[in-house]
Amino acid sequence: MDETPGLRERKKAATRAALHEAALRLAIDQGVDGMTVEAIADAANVSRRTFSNYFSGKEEAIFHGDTVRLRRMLELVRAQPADEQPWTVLTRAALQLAEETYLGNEEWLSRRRLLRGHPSLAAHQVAAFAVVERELAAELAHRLGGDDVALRARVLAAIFLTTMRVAVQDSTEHPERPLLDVVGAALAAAAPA
Amino acid sequence: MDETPGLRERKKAATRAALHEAALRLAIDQGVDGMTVEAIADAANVSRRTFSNYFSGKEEAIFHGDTVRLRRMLELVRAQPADEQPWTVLTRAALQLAEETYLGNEEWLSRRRLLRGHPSLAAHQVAAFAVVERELAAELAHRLGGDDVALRARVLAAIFLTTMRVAVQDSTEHPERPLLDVVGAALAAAAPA
DNA sequence: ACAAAACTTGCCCAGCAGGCAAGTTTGCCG
DNA sequence: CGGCAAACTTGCCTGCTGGGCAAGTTTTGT
Repeated sequence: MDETPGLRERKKAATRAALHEAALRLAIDQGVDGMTVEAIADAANVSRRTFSNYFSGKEEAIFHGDTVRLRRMLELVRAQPADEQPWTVLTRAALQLAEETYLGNEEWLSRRRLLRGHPSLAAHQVAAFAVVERELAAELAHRLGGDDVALRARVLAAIFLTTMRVAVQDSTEHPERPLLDVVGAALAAAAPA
Repeated sequence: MDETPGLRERKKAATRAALHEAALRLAIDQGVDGMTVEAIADAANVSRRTFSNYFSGKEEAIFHGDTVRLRRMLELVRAQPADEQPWTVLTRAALQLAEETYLGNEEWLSRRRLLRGHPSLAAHQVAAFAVVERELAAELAHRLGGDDVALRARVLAAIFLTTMRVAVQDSTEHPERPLLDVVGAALAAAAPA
């Protein structure tokens, strides 16, 4: 694979990340409704119009982190052997991701906590998780046999993603419990027959 | 219980229903982006400002039907004996609701099909389903024993709702297969261990 | 009958998404 | 290296949107 995806791509990624960072920071200390898109763009040294080229709204910018992590999760799933049980594959990917996320960014959960409870955010987070649903389902379909593969793959993908979401949400509400623990318990409760 | 919930409440329900109807109809033949909130309000003989008193946006108006059905589902769950297995309770409620919905409104699926594929709608539908998640979790918590009741109840509620959503979405994409059939298969694939 | 509470409406405003076109940066190939 | 094409940024602009406010209307309880 290409080590450097080209200057253009690197710049885009940097801008996107800067906007995400700014959105998160401003949301935390001015409130989601209290901040304007213009403020986010300014904080990232970019025009308001450019913000719109990257995200379709402030909430999308806020949850860009989740989007990235979910794509990473897709990779982790794809990287696993084709002959494993699907739920095993998903569980491994989830636990590894939880570990990476937590190690790479210890303050992650605490920053999230500051955003908790805002009504419209929950809806957007749910949407962020749903975006990868079809891709994950396609990947799982390869790993399933029997009847109704398409439907069963989709159900499995949806269940898994929703479980991850609940685990993360629950984790922000119970800071004392380690993330890995919550993810593990949630996955155990969700495991299909 | 009160047979007539009062004139005021009846009028409100009628207005809400009229707005929902209008939103659905206009969305189908002008496209979701092609219609304005004002047009919906006009079609329901109500001011644009009043629309905002009922719904926070057009998508919410479009999915009001789903919201109503999900509340009905909560009732169906609550009405069942407390000593049943939670997943059995949910399955029964889902199948009964699918039947009611289909019988009461045969054109339901075909109307939905006309809206399929619009990107932003999917997100709002997911959100509509997530709204009742906490209420359903609270109801299920009563019916669970063991450790971690709160988390497990939440996971169960989320899994169930997401499965229903997938069943409905899949159904709009495969019109030839009976709704009950799809719901049944989806629930079977989702049943926890 | 009448007062309080709830609802509707018009008016208003700041914020927002996204089309368009001119200017700038990057990628690519001879 | 030169230079063209594609991609990206920016400013400008427009119509739509959510929601605060206050005046007018309808429903309710007594």
